[in-house]
Amino acid sequence: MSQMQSVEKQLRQMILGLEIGPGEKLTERWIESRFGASRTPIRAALLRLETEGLVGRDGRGWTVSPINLAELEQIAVYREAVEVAALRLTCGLADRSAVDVIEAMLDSCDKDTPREEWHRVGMDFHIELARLSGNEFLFRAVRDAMTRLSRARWLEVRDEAALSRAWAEHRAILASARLGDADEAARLLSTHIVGSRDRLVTSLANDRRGLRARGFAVVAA
Amino acid sequence: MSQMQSVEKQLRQMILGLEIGPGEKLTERWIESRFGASRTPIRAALLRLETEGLVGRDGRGWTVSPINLAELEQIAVYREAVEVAALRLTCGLADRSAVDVIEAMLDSCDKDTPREEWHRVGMDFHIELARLSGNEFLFRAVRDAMTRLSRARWLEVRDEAALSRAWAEHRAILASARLGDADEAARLLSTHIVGSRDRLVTSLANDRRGLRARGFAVVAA
DNA sequence: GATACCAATTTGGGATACCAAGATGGTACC
DNA sequence: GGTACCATCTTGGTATCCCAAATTGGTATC
Repeated sequence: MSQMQSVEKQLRQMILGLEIGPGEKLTERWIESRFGASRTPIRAALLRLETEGLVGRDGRGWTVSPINLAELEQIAVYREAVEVAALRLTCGLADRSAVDVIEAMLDSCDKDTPREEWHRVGMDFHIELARLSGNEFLFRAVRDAMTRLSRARWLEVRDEAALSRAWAEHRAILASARLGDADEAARLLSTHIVGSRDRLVTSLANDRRGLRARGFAVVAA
Repeated sequence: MSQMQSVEKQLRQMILGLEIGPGEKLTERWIESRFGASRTPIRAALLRLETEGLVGRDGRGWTVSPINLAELEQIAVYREAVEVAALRLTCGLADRSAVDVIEAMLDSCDKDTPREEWHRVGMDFHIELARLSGNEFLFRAVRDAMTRLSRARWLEVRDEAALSRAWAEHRAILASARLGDADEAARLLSTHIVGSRDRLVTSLANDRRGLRARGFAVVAA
C-alpha cells in the first residue's frame, strides 16, 4: 500500500473515530510527524478526504469538518432520494435472495455486541442494501452520505429501545423488499430515514453544549 | 489563482472539450511540459479530476476516462432519482419565481446560437433547476452527473428536431414547477431523462465505430 | 494599559531530486 | 526469423528544499 493510501486510511479512521475532534485544525507538518510520511502523500490524502467532506479548507490551512446540523438535515433528504431509488431497483430484480445476506448482518448483533459493532452494522445495512441495486452511482452516493453521517451518528445518544426500533424497521424494509413490494418498502425506508434524522438532529442539538465542552465543533448552519 | 486550480481548470476544459480524447493516456511529465507547472500541483489536479470521474488510474499511470455506455445508463437512473427529488422540493417552495430565471436561460438560445451554447445551456438547465431546491447535496449530485455526461452529450448526433423537442420538454417541466404541481413536474422530468438517455445511448452505440476511428474510446461495459 | 508596528516563526504552495518498478528496444542465440 | 534476455528509458511515488504569505509574539510608544 502506498504512503498516500496509508495516510488517507489512518487519517480517515482517526477523524471518524473522533480521535481528532470535529472543528480541529490540522497542519501538514503535524500529520507528517504523526505518521512519518512526507508531505507529498499527505497532501494527496487530504485532497481525497476533502472530497469526502471529512476535512475542509479554512482559509489557508486544513480543518476537520465540524458537525453541521443543517448539513445533516440536507443529507437526510439526499439519502432518502438515492436510497429509495436503489431500493426500488432492488425490488424489481428477479433474484432478490441477496437480502438474506443483509438480514444475516442484522442477526449478527445481540445484547453482547459492542456499541462500535452496532454502529458499523447500522451503517452497512444501508450501504449494502444500496449495493444490491447494482447501480454504482446510487451505491456510492449512499456510501458517501453514510460516511458523512458517521460521526454524528456515533455522538447520538441512543438507548436500547431506539436501537431495537431501528433494527425492527430495518427488518420490515427487508421483508417488503423480499416480497418485491417496492411501494411499501420505499414507504418504510422513507419513514425510517426521516425518523432517524429527527432523532439525530434533536439529540445533537440537545447535547450541543456538552459536545462543545468536549472540544467538538457543532454548528447550526 | 493557484497553479493547482489553473491546471485543474485547463485540464478539465481540454478533457470536456475533447481536445484530449476519451481513453487517452496521460503522463504527469507531459502535462508538466504542456502547462509549465511542476508535478506537485499537477498531481493535486489529477486527484481532483479523478473524483469527478474525468480521469482514472490505469494500473500505474493516468487515463482520460473512456465513454462508458453502461455507465451512461446508470447515471441516468441516478440523475432521475436526484433531479426528481430536487424538483419536488422546489415545487414545495412558497416562492418559485426563480424558475423564471431558468426560463430566460432557455429563451437565450435561438437558431443563431452556436452549438456550444446549446450544449452548455442544456446542461445548466438541469444544474440550475437542482440548485433551486436549496439542497446542496442534490445540487452537487446533479452537477457532477452532468459533468460526467458532458462529453457523451457533445458527441451525440442531435438534429434540430431533437433539440427543440428537448427545449419543449424543459419548458413543460418549468410550467408545472411554476404551478407547484410536483407530481406532474416529476413525471415530465422522469420522462425527459429516460428519453434523453435512450437517444444518447442509441446514438453513441450507432456511432461507436466512427468514434473509435477518431481515437475516442467508447466501451460497452 | 492599549495599540501600533516589526521581527521571527510557521504554514501551505510549488519545484526538484531521487528511487523503484515497469515499459521499451535492441541484441545475441537458437 | 523468432525468442529469450538484458540494458536503458520512462513514469509515478516520495522526500526535501525554497518561497511567499500569514500568523504570532514581543516591544516601543503614547
